[in-house]
Amino acid sequence: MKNDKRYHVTDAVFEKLKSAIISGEWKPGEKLPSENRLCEMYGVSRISLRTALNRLAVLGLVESKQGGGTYVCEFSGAEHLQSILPVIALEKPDRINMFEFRKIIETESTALAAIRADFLLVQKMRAANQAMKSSSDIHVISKADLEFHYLIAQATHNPLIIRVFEVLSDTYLALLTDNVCKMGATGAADHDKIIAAIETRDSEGAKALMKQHLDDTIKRAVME
Amino acid sequence: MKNDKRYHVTDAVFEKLKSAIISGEWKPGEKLPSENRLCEMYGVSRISLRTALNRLAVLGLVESKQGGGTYVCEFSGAEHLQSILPVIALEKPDRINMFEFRKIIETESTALAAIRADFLLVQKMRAANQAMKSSSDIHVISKADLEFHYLIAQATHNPLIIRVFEVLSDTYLALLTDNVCKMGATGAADHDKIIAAIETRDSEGAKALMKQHLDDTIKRAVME
DNA sequence: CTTGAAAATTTGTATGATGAATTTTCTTCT
DNA sequence: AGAAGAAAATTCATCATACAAATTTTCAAG
Repeated sequence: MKNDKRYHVTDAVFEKLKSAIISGEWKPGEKLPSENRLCEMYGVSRISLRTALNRLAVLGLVESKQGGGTYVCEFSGAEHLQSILPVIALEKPDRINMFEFRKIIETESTALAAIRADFLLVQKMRAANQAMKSSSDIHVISKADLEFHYLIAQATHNPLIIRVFEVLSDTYLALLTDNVCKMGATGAADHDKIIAAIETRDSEGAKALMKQHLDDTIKRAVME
Repeated sequence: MKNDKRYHVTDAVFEKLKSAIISGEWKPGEKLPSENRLCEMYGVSRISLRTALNRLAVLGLVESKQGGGTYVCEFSGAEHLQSILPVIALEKPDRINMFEFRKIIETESTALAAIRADFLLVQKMRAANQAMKSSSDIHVISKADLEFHYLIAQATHNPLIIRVFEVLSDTYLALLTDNVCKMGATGAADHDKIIAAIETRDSEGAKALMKQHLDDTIKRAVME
C-alpha cells in the first residue's frame, strides 16, 4: 500500500545520470554535456532532465552554474549541505530514537576504536577532554564533548561510521548542549576512563565504559 | 571565490517553503496548497515552484502524489541521513567497511526487534524466508533475503535505523546477490532460528544468532 | 445509502521562448 | 605577434502554455 509510487521519467533519468557518475563515466570536476545535449541523449524533455539534475545537486553530486555548465562535484567531505534541518527541534520520542541509534553506533565504534586508534587520535581525545574540563562556557563544553565522540568515530577508520556521525552531528550537538545545561561537564570523567581503556587496547572494556556512559547520559537527559 | 552563487528565484521559494514547514505553518501529514495556488501565493512560475518542491522532496520533507497533492512528511530526525547518499554513491564503500557497518546495525537491531516485533512483522519474516527457500531464481532469493533483513530493521520501530537500512539497501542487495550466487539460499536456515528467537522474545539469543549469521556470511563472501 | 461514472482537481511531462551569466570567437589596437 | 575588448555563441534560469496521467470530488441512478 505504500510502495505504489509510479516510476516517472524523471526517476529513470535520475538513475541513469547517477549511474553514469558512480561508474566514473563522468569524473569529479568534469563538465557534463549541456542540458539540451543530455535531453537528446536520453530522449526526454528538458523539464524532466532538469528535475533529475536538481536532485543530483541537492545530494551534492553535481553543481550547475548559470551560463557555465554543470560539473560533477569533487567529493570533499562534510562541508556540502551538512545541516539540512538543524532547526527542527526534536520531539521527545525522536530524541529517544536518536539516542538509541547513537548508543548502537558509538558503543561498537568504541570497541573498534580501541583496536585501531593511533597515538595521534588518542592525543586529540585527551586534548578535547581537557578543553571540556577547563572551560565553563556551555557551548565550548558541548563542542568539546562532541569532538571527543567524533574522534572515537574517526578512530574506527570506517568511512561509513565517520560519515554517519558527521551527518548527525548537528543534532548530537543540540542534545549535548541540552545535557550540559542540565548537568555540566560531568561526562569528562567517563571520557578519561574510556581513553585509558582505548590506550591499553582494552576493546571490551572501552565498549562497556562507553555503554555505561551513554546509558547514564540518556537517563539524565530523559528524566529532565 | 566560491560563494558567488547567485540567489535564484527557486532558492528563495525553497527557503520560504522550508520555513513554513519548520515553523509549523504546515504540519506533518498536512496537505499543501496546490502548485498553481502556491505559484500565486509566492508570485513565481510553476517551474520555479516545482524545483523548490522537488528539493524538499529529496530532503524528505514533503511527498507528492500525481493527482493527489503534496503532503508534509512526518519527520523524525531521519531526514538528516539523506545526505549520506552521495557518499555511498561516490565513495563506493568497500565490502569490508560495509559489512562491518552492517554487522553493527543489524546485530543490535535484532536485539531490539526481539523486544518490539509484533505478530504481523514476524509473520512477514516467515513469508519472506519461505519465499527465499522455495525459489531457485537468484534475484528472487536475494530480494527475499534483503526483505527479511529489512523487516528486522522495521521491527525496531526506530526510524533512523529503518532509514539507514533503506539508504544502504541498494548496496546490500548487491552484496546479497553476490553471496547467493556463490552459495545459494543457505542463509534461510539461520533466518529460521532468528525468527524463532524473536518470537520467544529472546533478545540476547536473537542477537547472538544474527551475529553468527553475519559472521558466517562475511567469511564466505570474503574467501570467495 | 450505496454504487459508479462523469467532472474537476492536481501533479507529471513536453514544447517553445526569453533573460541572464558565462565562455568562446574575433576584431582592433599597440 | 600579443593583449585588450567587443561581439557572438553557448548554457543555465525562468516563464507561459498545453496536454497527459492519476487522484479526488461530485452527482446521478439504483
